[in-house]
Amino acid sequence: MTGKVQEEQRQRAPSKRSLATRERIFDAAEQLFAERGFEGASIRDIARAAEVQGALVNHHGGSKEALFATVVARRAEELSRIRQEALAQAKADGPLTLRLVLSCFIAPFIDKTLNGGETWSAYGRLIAHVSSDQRWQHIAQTCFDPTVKLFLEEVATLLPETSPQKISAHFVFMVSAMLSLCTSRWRMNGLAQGAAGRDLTQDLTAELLDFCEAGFKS
Amino acid sequence: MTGKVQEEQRQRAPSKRSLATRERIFDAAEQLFAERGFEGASIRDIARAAEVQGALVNHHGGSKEALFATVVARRAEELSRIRQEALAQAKADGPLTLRLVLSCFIAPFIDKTLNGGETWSAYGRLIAHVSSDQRWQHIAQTCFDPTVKLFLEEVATLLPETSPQKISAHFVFMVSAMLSLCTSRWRMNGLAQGAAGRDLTQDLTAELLDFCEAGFKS
DNA sequence: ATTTAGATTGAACGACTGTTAAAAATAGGG
DNA sequence: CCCTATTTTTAACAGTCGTTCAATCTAAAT
Repeated sequence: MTGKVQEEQRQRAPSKRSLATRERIFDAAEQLFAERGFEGASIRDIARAAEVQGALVNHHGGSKEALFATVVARRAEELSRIRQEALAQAKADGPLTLRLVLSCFIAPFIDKTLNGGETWSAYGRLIAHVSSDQRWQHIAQTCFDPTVKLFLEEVATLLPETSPQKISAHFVFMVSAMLSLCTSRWRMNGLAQGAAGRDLTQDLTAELLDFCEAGFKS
Repeated sequence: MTGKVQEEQRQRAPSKRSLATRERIFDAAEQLFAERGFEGASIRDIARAAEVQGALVNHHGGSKEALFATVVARRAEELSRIRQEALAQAKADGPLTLRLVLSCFIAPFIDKTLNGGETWSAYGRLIAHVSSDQRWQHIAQTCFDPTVKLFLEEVATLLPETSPQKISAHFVFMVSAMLSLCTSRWRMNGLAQGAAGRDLTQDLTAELLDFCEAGFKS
């Protein structure tokens, strides 16, 4: 709520150690916020996981709400950059297709959250919280909506007959389905268990793209 | 975790007043769990909303976890019944189509959560928590998976070429998109705002059905 | 090497947490 | 109406919560 009105000037560069500690705290916060939600993860839990004293979490992250927002924003910039670069590359390579546009949005996210290490995996579940809780609306708006709107415009160009409302709704459907790969894999496995057949965790990206491309074209 | 091994026999019927209080407590718990999640809603918050003393919440609901499970299960039975009746009716009316099967699953939920009063609206968001948090896996399994598996079988019959794994994944995509209508309408509106066009909150059910039917057929 | 900004610790604050026990009020069954 | 099972209140328990403050330690800048 209360962003720093005026960033106080530092008189010294932060030490390597303090920067490492800072990242350790943010990693721990990311993990615990993702697993247990905002109120489910306590500052002391986070401090314990980061192997620091509780007060240090407030020192580096400010209030708990500010810490949450910082942790979400930390990787959002990289994610947005990758997505926009993929879109620019696709545009440069040739005429856009709907599937290509959707892929530029989905593939970077899935690649990171499913194959990008434990912290990115936690980040995926963290974003799911932001996406389904109106209390974090301002975070979603600042961190993700600018990039989303870029993709919405591309989709609108490719589907000129479809109203913006419909496209927005379909896009939220797609984001929800995408995030379900981070939050609800246990559900998929539980529902499919006992049924013979190969595991398709490998091509879940293609699966999701098939589903959403067809959905948008409906 | 610890279900009552042996339901102690009552020696008197519960009074009308106590039953009403019980429902008021469950309604308040439903509302607050939906809004703030499990740890975000305190027993005292719930008691205040239900206009009772805190200890009474434990008296009627048991532990906080048991209360949560009870509140989820309370409407799950009715929802499952409506869904299964709709499916049976559709089967009786004529040959099933994919869209018809999906509609029997989606339409009852949307009708209730979007037009079924404030408590059902909260229930939709509550289920979204259960669906995205592995900690509530046992609740999802007991309350919803039996009915889901019934629908999965119908879909598998209509799509004999598609593997059970794929169908399960698509079904989870669909459920996620469905729940996004309870949790993320603010996101849809925010992304569509500024764009001209009629509001389509009326036919969101049809919108969702179009999207998912096409997705399943991909 | 010295200075001192910044990082880290340890302890404490008041408020709130879930839960329990006993007392008091209510109302079903006779 | 009477008895008492059940509901409801009141009070308290032992912890945990987010946050703050002063003291101590570390290391950047000179």
